[in-house]
Amino acid sequence: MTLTATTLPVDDPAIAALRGVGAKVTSARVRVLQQLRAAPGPLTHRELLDAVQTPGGMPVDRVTVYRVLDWLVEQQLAQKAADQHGVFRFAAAQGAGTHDTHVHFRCATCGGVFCLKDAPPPRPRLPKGFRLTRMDVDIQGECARCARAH
Amino acid sequence: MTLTATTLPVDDPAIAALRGVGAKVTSARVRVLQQLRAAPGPLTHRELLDAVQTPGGMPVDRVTVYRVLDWLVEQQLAQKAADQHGVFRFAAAQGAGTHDTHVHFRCATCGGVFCLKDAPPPRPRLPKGFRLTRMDVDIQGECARCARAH
DNA sequence: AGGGCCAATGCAACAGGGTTGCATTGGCAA
DNA sequence: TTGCCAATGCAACCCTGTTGCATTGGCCCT
Ligand SMILES: [Mn+2]
Ligand SMILES: [Mn+2]
Ligand SMILES: [Zn+2]
Ligand SMILES: [Zn+2]
Repeated sequence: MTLTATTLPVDDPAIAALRGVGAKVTSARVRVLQQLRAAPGPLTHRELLDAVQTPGGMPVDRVTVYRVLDWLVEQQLAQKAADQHGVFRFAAAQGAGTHDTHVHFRCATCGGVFCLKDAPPPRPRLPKGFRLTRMDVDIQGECARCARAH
Repeated sequence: MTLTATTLPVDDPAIAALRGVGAKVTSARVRVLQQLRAAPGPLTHRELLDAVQTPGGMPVDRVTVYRVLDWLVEQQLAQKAADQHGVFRFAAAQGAGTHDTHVHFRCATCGGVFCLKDAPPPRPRLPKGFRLTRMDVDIQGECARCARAH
C-alpha cells in the first residue's frame, strides 16, 4: 500500500483546537500551543522560544512566536498577563468560553490568571458631558500555590 | 538681619519623611516623593519624569528618577508593581493618600484626572489561599471640556 | 496531483522601558 | 568653611516587544 505524505495527526488536542477556530494550522502555532498546554504554569516568550526550537526541525523566528502568541490570545486559546517583573507570560486557556461575565485575578508571582466568580463592577456615574470609553479592573496578588511555596 | 541661603522648608511632609530615614535630602528625591504623595493613583516613571520637570528649576535626568524611585522603594516610602501592560507603577507608601475613598476618571484626550463620587468596587471574593495585594480601577474616556471642543 | 491565492513567516530595523559605568557635583557632618 | 562620598548627569547598553516588507507554504479549487 502507498502512504500519502499526510499532514499532521488530527488526534492531537492542540491541533484539534487550532482546526476548531478555522484558521491555518502551521508548524509554529502547533508547537507553541502544545508547549503551552504541557506547561505547569504560564511561560514567557523567551521560555517558549527556547522550548519550541527542536534539534531536528527548522528553527522558529522570535517574531513569529510573538505573533503566534498574540494570535492565540485573540482566538481565546491563550491568556496573557504581565508578571511581577513586567514580562508577559502566556498560559493555555482553560475553556474557550466567554470571560466577559466575570473579573480576573492576576498572580504577581507566577503570572497566572484566574477567573473569579464576582461580576465586573457596574459602570460608574459620570458628571454631565463626560464620555466613558474604557474601564479596566486590575486585581493582583498571590495565588494559593505561590503563597504556599513561600 | 542677614538671611542665610536656607535649604528646603522642613515643614513639608515629604521632606520630613525623607529626613526620617536619615538620608540625604536632595531636590530630585523631594520632588519625586511630593508628586507620588499628591497623585490620585500609581504613576509610571514617564509620568513622574514629566511631572517633576518644572519650568523654572533645572531639569532632572531620567536615570536619576529611576534611581530615586528604586531607592524610595528600598526605604519603604514607596511601592512598586507592574501594571497590566508590563510597565512599573509607583505609589507613595500607606498613610499619605486621601483618594482611597473614591474612583478616578482619566481623560484620554487632555490627560486630566477627575475624582468621581462612586466608591471603589468591593474587595472581590478570592478562592482559599489567595492573597490580594492590590486592586486598581482604570476608568477612562473624554471629559466634558474635551468632548465639547471636538 | 497540480496551481494559485493570500495569510503566515523570516529578517531587519525600530521603539520604549529599564540598567550600568564613570566622571562630576552638591549635602551635610566635622 | 572645608572635605568626603553619596547622589547626579550623561552616554552607552540590554531586553522585551513591534513594524515593514519580501518570501513562503497552507489550503482550497480544479
Ligand atoms: Mn475568565
Ligand atoms: Mn480623588
Ligand atoms: Zn501564582
Ligand atoms: Zn479632557
